[in-house]
Amino acid sequence: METLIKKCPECGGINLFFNKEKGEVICKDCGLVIEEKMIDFGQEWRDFDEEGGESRRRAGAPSTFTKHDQGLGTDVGKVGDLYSISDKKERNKFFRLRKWQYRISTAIERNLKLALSELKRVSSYLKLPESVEEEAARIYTQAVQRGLVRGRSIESVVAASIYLACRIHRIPRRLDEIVTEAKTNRKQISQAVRLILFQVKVDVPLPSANDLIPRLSADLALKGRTVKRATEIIRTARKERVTIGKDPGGIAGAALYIASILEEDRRTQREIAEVSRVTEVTIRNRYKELVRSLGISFEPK
DNA sequence: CTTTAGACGAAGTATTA
DNA sequence: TAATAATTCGTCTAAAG
Repeated sequence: METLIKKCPECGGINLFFNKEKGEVICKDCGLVIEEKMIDFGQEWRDFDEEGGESRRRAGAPSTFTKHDQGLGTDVGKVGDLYSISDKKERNKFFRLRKWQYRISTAIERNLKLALSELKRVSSYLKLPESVEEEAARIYTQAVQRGLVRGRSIESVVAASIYLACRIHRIPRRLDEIVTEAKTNRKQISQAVRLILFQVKVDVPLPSANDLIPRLSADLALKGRTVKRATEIIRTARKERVTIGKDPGGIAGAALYIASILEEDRRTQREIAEVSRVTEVTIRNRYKELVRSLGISFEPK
């Protein structure tokens, strides 16, 4: 699915991944898109602002998420069809319905236009790959259609959409990183995250320690074997169910610590704690826990 | 002097009543 | 809203290297 290619021109990281589905080469360390749009299966979000009128409906939610009664593209009959209805009252009723639908959908589109420019702004600051930006736009659209933005700031829902999109695409971005770019506070954003998680779609993978490994190990300049070892440790740890409810950063850091000792590529707890954004204490607790529950022996010192 | 281990309470979070 | 349970953090002490 994902294959290693070369070096990142931006940060020099070696963790480049080719995402066939999106046709992109992404640096997992800094999130930079090196090559993009080799193939494009995505929805046409990019030209949203330039396009007008009916043609926008092309950019509706992908069919997998679309419910026939909730999409923007739902019409109350065509104008031509209405004239074939003989009853005058019935006909007027349909016209009224069309009118309402027009009002609702233009309101949504106005909101969307505003939101998407904010989305573009934030995601470019964060150097997020386009696939994530598109995902965020999809999520936001769903949120608007379900009226989740009412009573909330557009910015907070946009930020939440971006955060969730990052998680879906397994690109490690902490909520704080998004908070610094967004124009709202953390509380509002996490509220919106919860709301979307609950109301909109649910296919958001839990944050996994494995996703952090590339970024962290690049910062630590670890050997390939060490990285691989750490990945294996996390895999078995997850199988043993000892990772649930724990900070992924702590798990990832602990796995890297163990791996670095096992592969004679040693780093101190302090070094690892720094890049993992957890404290040495947490690294210690997690790694003790892992050693115990996975039965890892510590001969080579 | 540096790294690691472990204990304690404080602080923020999620769940429940 | 308040109480609870689990988790991480900061700090301190101590041992090992």
